[in-house]
Amino acid sequence: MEQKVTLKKLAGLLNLSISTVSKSLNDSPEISAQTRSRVKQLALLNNYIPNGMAQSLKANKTKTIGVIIPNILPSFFTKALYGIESTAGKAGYRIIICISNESTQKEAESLKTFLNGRVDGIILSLAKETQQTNKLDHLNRIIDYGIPLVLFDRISNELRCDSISIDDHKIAEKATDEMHESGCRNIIYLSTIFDTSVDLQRQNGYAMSQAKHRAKPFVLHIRDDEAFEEKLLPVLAEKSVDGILAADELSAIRSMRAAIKHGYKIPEDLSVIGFTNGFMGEHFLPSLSTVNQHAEEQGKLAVETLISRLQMDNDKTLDIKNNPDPVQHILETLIIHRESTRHPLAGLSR
Amino acid sequence: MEQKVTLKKLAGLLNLSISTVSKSLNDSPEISAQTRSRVKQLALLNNYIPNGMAQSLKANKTKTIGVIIPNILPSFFTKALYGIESTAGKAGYRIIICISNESTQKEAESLKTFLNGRVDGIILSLAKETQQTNKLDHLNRIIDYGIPLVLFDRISNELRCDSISIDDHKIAEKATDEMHESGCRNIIYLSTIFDTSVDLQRQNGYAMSQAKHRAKPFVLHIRDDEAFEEKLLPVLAEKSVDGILAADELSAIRSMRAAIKHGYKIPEDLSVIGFTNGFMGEHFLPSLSTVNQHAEEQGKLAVETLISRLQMDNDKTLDIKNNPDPVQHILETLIIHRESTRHPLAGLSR
DNA sequence: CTGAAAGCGCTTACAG
DNA sequence: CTGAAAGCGCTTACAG
Repeated sequence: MEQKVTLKKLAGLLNLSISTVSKSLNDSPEISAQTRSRVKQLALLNNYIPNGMAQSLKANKTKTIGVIIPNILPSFFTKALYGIESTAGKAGYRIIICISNESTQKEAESLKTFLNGRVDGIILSLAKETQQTNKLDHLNRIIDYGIPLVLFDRISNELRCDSISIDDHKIAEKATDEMHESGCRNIIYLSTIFDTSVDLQRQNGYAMSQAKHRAKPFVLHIRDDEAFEEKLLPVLAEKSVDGILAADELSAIRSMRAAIKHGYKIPEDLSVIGFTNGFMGEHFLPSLSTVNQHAEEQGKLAVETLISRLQMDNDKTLDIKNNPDPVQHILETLIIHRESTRHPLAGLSR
Repeated sequence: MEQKVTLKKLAGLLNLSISTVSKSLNDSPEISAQTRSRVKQLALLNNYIPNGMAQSLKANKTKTIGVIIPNILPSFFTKALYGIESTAGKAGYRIIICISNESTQKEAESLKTFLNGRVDGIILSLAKETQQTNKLDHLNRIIDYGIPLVLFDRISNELRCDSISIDDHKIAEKATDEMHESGCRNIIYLSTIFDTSVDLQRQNGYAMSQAKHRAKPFVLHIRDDEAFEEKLLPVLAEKSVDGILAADELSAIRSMRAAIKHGYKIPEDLSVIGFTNGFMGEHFLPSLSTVNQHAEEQGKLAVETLISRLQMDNDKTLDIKNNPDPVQHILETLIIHRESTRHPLAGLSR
């Protein structure tokens, strides 16, 4: 490990002042073209790399975004993260990621470490616990503190900040409508992520469609620690279920798996629609009809929204108060029709 | 957004010097207990949060780890990332992540941004292109520069740094052996990640087992841009294939899907063993027998290895040269027997 | 026990 | 066109 090369060292080598070297490297017109190129050449030769910490300290910005997601394993979040990383990268931002594991405390801790000036802004999807308890103090603190915050997917209207989401209510209603129209009579709503905002929206959309079709809604919640099949199968039998709207990809797949193992034919006996468009649903047999949650797109938009907010902050350094109001981006979304439903109404299948 | 509170501001409020405030906050025994508590109280009251940038600049360490993975979507990397994040978090480290998208150039660029002093060390799994071309300059530069580097899964023996992996050769041989022992006669090796180190090892292990059983090896490579089924099905027919060792989870699943759709019974007509232990294989019908790649564990070990290396660097500030030699961690691994193979030899099934 | 000073590596008004 | 100086927010020898 050689001694790190700094401006000071270059200056010594060149018999110039640190200021001149710095300005040259930053292509300041103050400095003669000749000096500039002399400096740059030596810098290159010595593999000079500016110290980002020092630059950030001076500029009071870090060009990094803090990202907090509740869980990295579901493909929705994996894909969202991918969208975030690539969009941020292209804009010259790095991302620091924390996983809250659905815990408010971990969420608050991560947020706290972001307060020390290592990030310019924050992108977050709320932990399940946070949505259940609606404890938002730690988030309001961030907002008060003045660090731009963008929520995605699991959002809260009580927080005064930008947000990105899909219209879960509407698309769930549409998905349920479609199952009705394809002949399903007994459609249930199945969720393992209950008490999240998205779950509630989807459930309401489902209920709306059920009402419209004069069908009683039936909601089945299965906790992670419960035996999935043992909970699901009796319901399928007792309710003569012929349609399932599943709030997440994994439970859609597990439903199909359980049903098929017990003699159901999909989609003849049972239609299934899930959420998220991941590999698992795409490659299952039968492949899963699913709501496209636009994971990557949500991530991308979250970054763009955040960055434009950061630029606003730059412009009007002082009169903070007239920052434009928070924007709520709601993405249009579609159902991807595959093999787990009958009569695809739209053309798309695979 | 209120004015940020700094040591200077606290000092002003308390009528003390900045030094004293700093020392108090750091619980220096130099300072009287009374002053210390007075300072801390006020700091708390004012929500003082030390500026991490300034601290890092001073200490010349950032408590953050740079992570580069080739692709975030395969569950192996998702899980590895999870292991990295949680282990790092517990040890008080943050992680900055970059995705190389299997490209050497992107890998090199990301590495370069890590050189600016924002990370203390780096964890990386090599891009496919990097392994294909064996261009390692950008990595050697990091090593020369003195930033600790730990490779995992896709590693290279030509790089003088710590590494974490499983014994791909041995476990692939074992998986093939098991298929032979369960009665398979025509086992092929299928890969979509060819030219990676892990692929080569697995292929060699497979070939070894084939030789042992006096069977001709047959290797099928399918590129991402090729039609999977069209490439696979003729081979299955022509070679009377009754066993597939698939180098990754997705191609194992796609094989099963294609085979089942075309009338094969699994595992009666065709046994399949994959790599990685992800949701997709676990929940497919039939569930996939698979090599446990210990993704999370690899991530965890990578962090631990890196951190212990960082601590060494701390201790002997100067005599760098006698840093202990790189360590190669090779994790013991097992095959998880599920429904896609016959006669599970070990007990485990689900 | 407290404080003045130097310094981490930069940038940028301000002089000359 | 070049440089001395101040400052970003901290920590830590060193004086007193």
